[in-house]
Amino acid sequence: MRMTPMIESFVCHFGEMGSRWGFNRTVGQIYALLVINQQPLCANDIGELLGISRGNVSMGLKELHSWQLVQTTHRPGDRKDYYQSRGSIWDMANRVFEERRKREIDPTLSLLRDILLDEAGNAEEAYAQERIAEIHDLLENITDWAQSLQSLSPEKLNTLMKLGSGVGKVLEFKDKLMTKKAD
Amino acid sequence: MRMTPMIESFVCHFGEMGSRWGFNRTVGQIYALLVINQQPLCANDIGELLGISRGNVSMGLKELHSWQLVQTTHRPGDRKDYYQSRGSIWDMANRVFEERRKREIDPTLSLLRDILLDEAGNAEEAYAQERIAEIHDLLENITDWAQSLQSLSPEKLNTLMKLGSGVGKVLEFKDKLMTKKAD
DNA sequence: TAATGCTTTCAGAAATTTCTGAACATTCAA
DNA sequence: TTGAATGTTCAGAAATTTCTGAAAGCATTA
Repeated sequence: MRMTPMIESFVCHFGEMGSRWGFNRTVGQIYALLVINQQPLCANDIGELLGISRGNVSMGLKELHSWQLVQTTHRPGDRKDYYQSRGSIWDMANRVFEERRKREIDPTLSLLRDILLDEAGNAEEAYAQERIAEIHDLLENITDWAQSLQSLSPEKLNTLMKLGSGVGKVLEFKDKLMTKKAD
Repeated sequence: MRMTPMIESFVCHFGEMGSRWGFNRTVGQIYALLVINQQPLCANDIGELLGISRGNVSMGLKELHSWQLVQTTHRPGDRKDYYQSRGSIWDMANRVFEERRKREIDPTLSLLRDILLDEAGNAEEAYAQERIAEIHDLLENITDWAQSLQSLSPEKLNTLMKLGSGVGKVLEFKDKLMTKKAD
C-alpha cells in the first residue's frame, strides 16, 4: 500500500481523534490504517507507513488486541503475523464504549457508592452526599441505558435513531395505552 | 470548608475522571469542589483546599467558565469573586456532551466529508472511501440522535431510559400500527 | 496619584505520557 | 547447534501537558 495524501490525512486525523477516545496517537493511526486497508498488513509495513519504531508498533497492536479491535492472520509459508481490523464499524463503536465504561465509569461508580455508604459527619458532608448521589444516579442511569441499547439489534437501534426526537410521540402514545389498560 | 477524607477522596477521583472527559485534573477538582459545596468559594479558598497555585486556579476557572459550568457571585463590601457550580447535574452532563461534540466530533466529521468529496485515485482509495463513509455515517447518526435526545424534556428522557431495552417492544408496537394505518 | 486587594497572563519548570531502539525471547530451517 | 526472521519488553529519551510564580493589569479607595 502507498500513503496517498487522502489516506495520510485520514490516518493522521484519526490519530489525534484517537487520543481523545482513550487510546494514544499511534494506536489510533494503526487502527485507521487497518480499517481502510483491505489487505492485512504486517508489523513492518505498519512501522514504515507510519514512520514509527518496531517497538511502538508492537505495543500499539498489543493494545488494539486487548480491545479486540484487530485480528491476526497468517500466510502459508510466511512466519510473519498479518493484522486486520476486526468486525464492523458498529462493533468498533461498541467496543470503544464498552472499554471506556469499564475503565472510566465503573471505578467512579464504585467510589461514589463507597462514599454514599459512609455516615455524613456534619451538615457539609450531608450536602456533599446529596450531590454525589445525584451524580451517581445519573451515571448509573446512563450506563445501564447504554448497555440495554447495546443489546438491541442494530436494525432496531437504527429505527430508534432515525426516529430522533420523534421518540417523544411514541412515548406519549405508549403512556396512553398503559393508562387505558389500567382502567 | 474543611477537606474531610470523604470530600478529599471525591475531589481527587473527580480530578482523574475529569482528565478522561476532556478537561485536566485541576479543572476536574475545582469543579468537584464547587459541586459539593453549597457556599460559593473564592479563588484563594480553592487554591488552599487543593494545594495549587493562584495562577492555576485562575486558568481552571477560566476553562470552567468557557464551559459555562460555573458562575461568579459577589458579596456586598467584598471585592473578591466567589464561584459556584451552575445548573443541575443534568445540565452539566449536557454541557460536557455538547462541548465534546464541538471539539472532537465536528472537526472529524468535516474532515471525513472533505475526503469523501475527493475523487478516488485508485482501487485502494475507493475501498478506503467506502470505509470512511461508514464511519462518517455512524458518527453523523449518533451525533444527530444525541442532539435530538437533548431537545427532549428531562422527564421524557427519563421515561425512555427507564424503559431500557424495553424500547424495542414499543418500537415493534408502533411498527404494527403504522402498517395497519397503511392498509 | 499612590496604595491596596484582587485577577490574569505567560515563560519556563515540573510532571506525565509516548516513543525509540537495543536486548532478549521464540520459532523454525539448515 | 547455529543463525535467520520475527515478536516483545523496557529503560531512558523525546514530546507533550500541566503547573508555578513573578510580573502586569484593573478597579477601588485613601
